[in-house]
Amino acid sequence: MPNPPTIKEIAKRLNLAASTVSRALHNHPRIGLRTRMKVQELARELQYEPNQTAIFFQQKKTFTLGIVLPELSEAFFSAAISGIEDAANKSNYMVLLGQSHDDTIREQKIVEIMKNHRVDGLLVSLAKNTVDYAHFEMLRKYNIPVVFFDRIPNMPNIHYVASNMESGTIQAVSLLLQRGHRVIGMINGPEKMIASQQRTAGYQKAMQLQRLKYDASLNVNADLTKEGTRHAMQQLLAHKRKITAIVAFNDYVSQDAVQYALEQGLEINKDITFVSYANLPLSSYMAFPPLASVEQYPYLQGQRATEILLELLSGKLAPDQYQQIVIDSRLVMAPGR
Amino acid sequence: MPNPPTIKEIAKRLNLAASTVSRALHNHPRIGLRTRMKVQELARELQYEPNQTAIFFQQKKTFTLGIVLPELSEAFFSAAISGIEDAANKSNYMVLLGQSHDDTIREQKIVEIMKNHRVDGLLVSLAKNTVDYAHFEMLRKYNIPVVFFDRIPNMPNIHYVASNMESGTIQAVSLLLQRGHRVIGMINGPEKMIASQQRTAGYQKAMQLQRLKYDASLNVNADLTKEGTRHAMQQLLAHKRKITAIVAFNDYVSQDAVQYALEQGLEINKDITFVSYANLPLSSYMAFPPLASVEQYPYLQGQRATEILLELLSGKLAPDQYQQIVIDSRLVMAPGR
DNA sequence: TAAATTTGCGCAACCGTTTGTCCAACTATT
DNA sequence: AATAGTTGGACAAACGGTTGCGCAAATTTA
Repeated sequence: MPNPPTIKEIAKRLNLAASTVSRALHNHPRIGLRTRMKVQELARELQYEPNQTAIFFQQKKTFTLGIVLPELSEAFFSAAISGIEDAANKSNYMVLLGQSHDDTIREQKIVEIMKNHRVDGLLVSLAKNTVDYAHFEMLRKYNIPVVFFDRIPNMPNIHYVASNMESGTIQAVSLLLQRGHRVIGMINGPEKMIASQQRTAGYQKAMQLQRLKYDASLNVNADLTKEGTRHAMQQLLAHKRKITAIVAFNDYVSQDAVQYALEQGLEINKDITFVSYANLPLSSYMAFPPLASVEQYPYLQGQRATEILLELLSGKLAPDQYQQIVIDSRLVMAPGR
Repeated sequence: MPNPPTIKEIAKRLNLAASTVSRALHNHPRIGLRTRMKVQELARELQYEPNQTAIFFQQKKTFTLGIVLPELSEAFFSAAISGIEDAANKSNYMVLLGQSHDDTIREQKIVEIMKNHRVDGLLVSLAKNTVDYAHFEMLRKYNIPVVFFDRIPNMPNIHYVASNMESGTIQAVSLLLQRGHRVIGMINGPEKMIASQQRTAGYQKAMQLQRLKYDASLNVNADLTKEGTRHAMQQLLAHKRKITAIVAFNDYVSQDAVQYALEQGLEINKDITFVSYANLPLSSYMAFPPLASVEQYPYLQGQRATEILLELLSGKLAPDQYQQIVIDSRLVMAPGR
């Protein structure tokens, strides 16, 4: 078989018009039962498969979703993409992939290429330094809907799905309080990050719930590097009040902090207890996993974002019904604790 | 702008034929410089972008590569896909994604959908229980080239890129021997897996190189579950010869084994030393990382596989010049060891 | 200056499918 | 039996771009 059979082929063999064959294959009521059967039988026999590229062209639709995100190999994103792919497949959409490597230029280029490939819609998690959103604004002109997830732009009138760190943080700090910890340190991220602010807010609210005083000196900002974490630990361990528990910005930070604590001769879960935020799918594989982790549900985020995009595409959702979904993070106990 | 400008638009505005515009945009020499300039200027002005779906249809080519693999969220695959995506983008190809979740039925379905989407070629890493290759044989009829990577089928006349665990294992065992270890345990995978056999072969050859005797009872097969690993550890630690080092099947197994050893009161890197195979990008974040890891270069595998596929597509490589690339694994020391 | 080339562009077909419209042949109504 | 209504299918255009061929005008060659 040099080239696959076409509708015209079938039409010729049965002395029918191409249009008739097309309708017969779609069970159009205007086509008689007899011819319908004949057509479908021959189609099966020839293993006819519609040429999707022709259909895409004709329908101006590709049943393809573009995904733009910083880095595939980060656990968070690969989980998210997994959710996206599953949701898309359920509706027979395919998924076109592009990673920005956290570079705005690459991000713009990918968006451009995807636009030319005529993806029906886009799912985007921003490169960390993207501040100019022209390449996304441009998509409006082409009526290509975009749903952002996790890393969302500071921009009005957009659809997005993101997680709120506050709720999980409240739970985390509350857990520690409940277990008797009174002096709780927090290794937070850069001050300007929304995610850091949410963690701080969560910490404060948890204290407030127990009518305890929030001590800002226990909450230190770090830069998420190993050195930054060690420095923060040093600061916390030197605090005039004796810290017995630490909320770490994420599992990477947590591990660095644990290591430092071990070096200082502290016993984990006895002298000092850690709670973290799950970036990794394998905290269960760590030698000293945190007592509990705040889960951000990347798979779910991807899935919800995709569902919204699909509803936008099917018309179930009007383009200006802006969906802004915030998924609450939640504390998850380490197995066996 | 309801719909993007087309070639016909430009033609009409300039009183030219569509064919002339098309050629002008492609810098066809038969078109005069003056008209060429005029066309290109107007095109720029209107922000003309060729409709790729039309081109795909016309050229019977989509500049799209399909990727089928078991699980995106596994570190190995997300690194591989990263390599694939980078290589593809370099040649202006896009990447269409599908995960089988290690289910053969899903794998077949994905291949079918990708065929209908007219991907130009496929990159595949098999679901672990796929034994029937009909869905791949079928692709030959449609002249859709396939390059397998990592998990390759047992099938003649295919292109593939895979890694050989033997070389890295030789290096791993040799390192331990050189450091004075004489009784080295191995927690291997299921006996029937090629990857397990390669590890065994590597172990044997390393011993042979030092004219030492290989003791099969030190090499135990496990099923890669946590329980299996604990059982294997139990077996090894009860060995009549005192084991001072262990080669673990992968980082997951390694962590479970470390945990068991700690429970038994052993001191890591003193009483017992571990060497592993890197599945995780973060052994540096483990509290007790292995002394060294055998690297399998997933990014490189993905990249090489993609390059081969692209050469196949560009005709640089004939379809029957079967490429069977084996990338040697290599021992990498943990930082600071 | 006539013939031969070259230059510059238009015409038309084509890729495979869908869909609006038209038409012939039946069938039913009175 | 003449008219109206229904049924089943054909025709053709359209989606946007590419490409082989033809043809006139401009240029070169003899």
